[in-house]
Amino acid sequence: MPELPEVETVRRSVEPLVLGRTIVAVRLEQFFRVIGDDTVSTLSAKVVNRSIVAVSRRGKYLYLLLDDGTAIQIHLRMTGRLVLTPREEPPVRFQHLTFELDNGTDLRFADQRKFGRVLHVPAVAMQELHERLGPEPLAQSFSANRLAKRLERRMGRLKPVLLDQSVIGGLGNIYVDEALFVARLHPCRIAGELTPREIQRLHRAIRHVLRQGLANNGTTVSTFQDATGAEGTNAQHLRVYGRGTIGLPCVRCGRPISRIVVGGRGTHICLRCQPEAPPVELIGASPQDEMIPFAPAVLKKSP
DNA sequence: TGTTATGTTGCCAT
DNA sequence: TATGGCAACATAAC
Repeated sequence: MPELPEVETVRRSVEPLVLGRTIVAVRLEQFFRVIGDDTVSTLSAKVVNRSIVAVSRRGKYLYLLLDDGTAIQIHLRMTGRLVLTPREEPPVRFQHLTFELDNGTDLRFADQRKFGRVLHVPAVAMQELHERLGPEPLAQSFSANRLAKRLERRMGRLKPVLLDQSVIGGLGNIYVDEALFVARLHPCRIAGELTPREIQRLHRAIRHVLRQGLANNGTTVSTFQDATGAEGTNAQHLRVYGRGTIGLPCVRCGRPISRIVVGGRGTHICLRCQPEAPPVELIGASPQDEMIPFAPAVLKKSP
């Protein structure tokens, strides 16, 4: 669920509904550890009567910035959800924490698998996180050159390296599979052994699949919704993710997509379009350099 | 009914 | 330091 496009979709849906609002109460419901080492009283002491001055995102982390310079840091992990509803609405399933706002609405955090966290943090913690995470892949400053530097001398396989949040901030399992397919790279290639041309393809592919996910309000595989309950529509545009399990045809060559395990993660690839061996170095352009076209991702539905 | 997989990250061992 | 494996948890699907 929540990779960069999904978290950004949540941010955009939350922001207009909480900006300028003041937190008037905190309620802790099912899973107490959702707020880390705080208790409901220590957390309340820090956030009640504070107002929300901004909603920001870094990688897959969300921040509600408060008027005293501190912040509420939210990570959705696998199944976390933010829900904004009128106070009188009954609790949603797996609801663990509620911030009551001064206009009669609740900002609620729900999480089926209890991996997500909502932590009150000082400004310095935000700074530390910012320094620990890799660059934002959609930022203008994220160039192919910058990507090349991040991959330089890495001896691990490409997919786990791209999932490492200290290499790039915000990529997860779905968008890595999608980007590797578009760039025609096998997930088991050694990250530090890509040619400059391959890095350029990968850079374009990463930005393309993330932008597309964002344009479709995220990928809803099973549970993802934004804060208003809307689901993303990007699932219908996925090229490989989820298609390997049932061997659906590659949108490019028609061969069945395969599902393998790389770094303990389910991985979806086209064995023909994403060759395992690095290309023979050639002078000038070669068919190997072709990127899989962005457009024909959606297969025609059979009548 | 038991086994396996699931979008993430942090901790531990090598 | 870099890399790989697994646990944290609840549920659905096979």
